[in-house]
Amino acid sequence: MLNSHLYEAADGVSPYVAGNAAAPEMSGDVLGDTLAMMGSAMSFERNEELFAEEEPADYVYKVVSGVVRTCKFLEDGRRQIGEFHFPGDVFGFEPCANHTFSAEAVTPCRVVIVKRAALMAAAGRDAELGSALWIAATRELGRLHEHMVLLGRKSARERVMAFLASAAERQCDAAVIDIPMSRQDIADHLGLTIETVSRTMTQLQETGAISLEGSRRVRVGPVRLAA
Amino acid sequence: MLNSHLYEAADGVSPYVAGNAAAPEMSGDVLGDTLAMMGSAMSFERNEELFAEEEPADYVYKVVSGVVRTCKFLEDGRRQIGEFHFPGDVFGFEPCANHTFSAEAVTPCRVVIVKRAALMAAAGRDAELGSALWIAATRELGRLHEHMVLLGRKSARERVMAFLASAAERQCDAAVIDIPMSRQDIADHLGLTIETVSRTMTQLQETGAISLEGSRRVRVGPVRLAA
DNA sequence: CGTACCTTTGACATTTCTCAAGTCCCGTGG
DNA sequence: CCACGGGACTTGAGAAATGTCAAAGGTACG
Repeated sequence: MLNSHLYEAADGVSPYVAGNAAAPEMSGDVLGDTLAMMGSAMSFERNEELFAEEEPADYVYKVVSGVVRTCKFLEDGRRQIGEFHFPGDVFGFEPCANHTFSAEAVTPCRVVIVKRAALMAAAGRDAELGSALWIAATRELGRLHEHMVLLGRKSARERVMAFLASAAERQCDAAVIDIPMSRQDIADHLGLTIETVSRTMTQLQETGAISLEGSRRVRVGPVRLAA
Repeated sequence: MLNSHLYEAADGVSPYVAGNAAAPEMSGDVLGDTLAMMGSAMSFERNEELFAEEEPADYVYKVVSGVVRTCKFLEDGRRQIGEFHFPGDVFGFEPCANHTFSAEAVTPCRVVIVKRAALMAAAGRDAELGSALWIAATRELGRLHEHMVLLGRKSARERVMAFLASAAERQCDAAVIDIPMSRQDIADHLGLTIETVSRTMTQLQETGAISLEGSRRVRVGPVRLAA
């Protein structure tokens, strides 16, 4: 899998700033550490389902390596990818007993899972953990708000540029960034079609904003990606 | 203001199921009750700003009467309304020191505000309150996920129908529902233009799905709004 | 080396947006 | 009570962006 090793590396330094990906020792990341301590590890193949919508939401997940997408489907198959989760990210927060979205592996991945009830109980005892959970949830609220602006009000070009910019940011603003997901995944995240994503990337290249080095690798040229 | 009394009435029974709107006594709604007890009341005129993006996020808000919109703006003025908040709704959750979105009064409204630090401290002491906060935040996550599907994947017609359906649901599925916000607000919530919202409503009326009784009042006809 | 899947490109259709008038409604003032 | 003014809403015509359908290229893997 082209470049996918970048998302599998658990023992090296992750290219992502997502923080503390797979560190088993204490690292100041209370939530991540707690999950690592309390949780059990699981592995999933590419496109394998971590959990489905409507399934009991008994666990909270933390990505150790690889990339996970969370999605919602309409009856006719239309799909919206809410977020891509990278090493260090925690997801699976639900208010009720069942999941309201599904999660699938974008690349082969490893996650740790923790019983939701146990985590909530621990958060009740440990204020620091409770606060870390709260911050994780409200951060996600902020990301979703931002993404709603993108979906509701931005052009295809702006969406793709925002996507590339966030990918670049996660990769410490490297000159060449790595796109672990398919065009279809990108399209379903940005509310576009696969053809529009492809054409837009080609246009961005033509205008010199980026340079495609294979379909899953992009050089963000001397011209920086504007907001 | 046409029908706006419905959103101002604090002493009568609210037409919304949002729950416990302005009840000053204990009602089983731990979060709402705590806010009512700890908070101070404030009133705002139509279109008045409750808080702006970037402003310090020192308070959490609960709507007592009226309707509030939360929005984000792009530099060129494009606006995305994240949510409309009705009596009983709590909003203003932020992970950091400053607001990442603004809030404005759609109708004249009253809210109670509580110091965020005090609320968080209380949540640390009272597990039930902490849990209520957690549920409120994760519920909102669910609503935003649902709205992202709408923004990313639904047609104008589906968006407007979903909007009307949710308005109807909040009004206990009354036959005639009341729309407190302008077409522009609806458009900015649904990721459409004001003209498309207007045309779509006209079309829904022509196909018999709804019947417009003035622009801020809609009869959801014998034909029910489908999902 | 061939197959299967993913991506790109092309031509055309469709939806939604933009710009520009109208129309309606409601409060104000004569 | 009626005329007036202004904002909100609706409607129309044409433009633009994006989607759809179809086919051709690429690339990885067996």
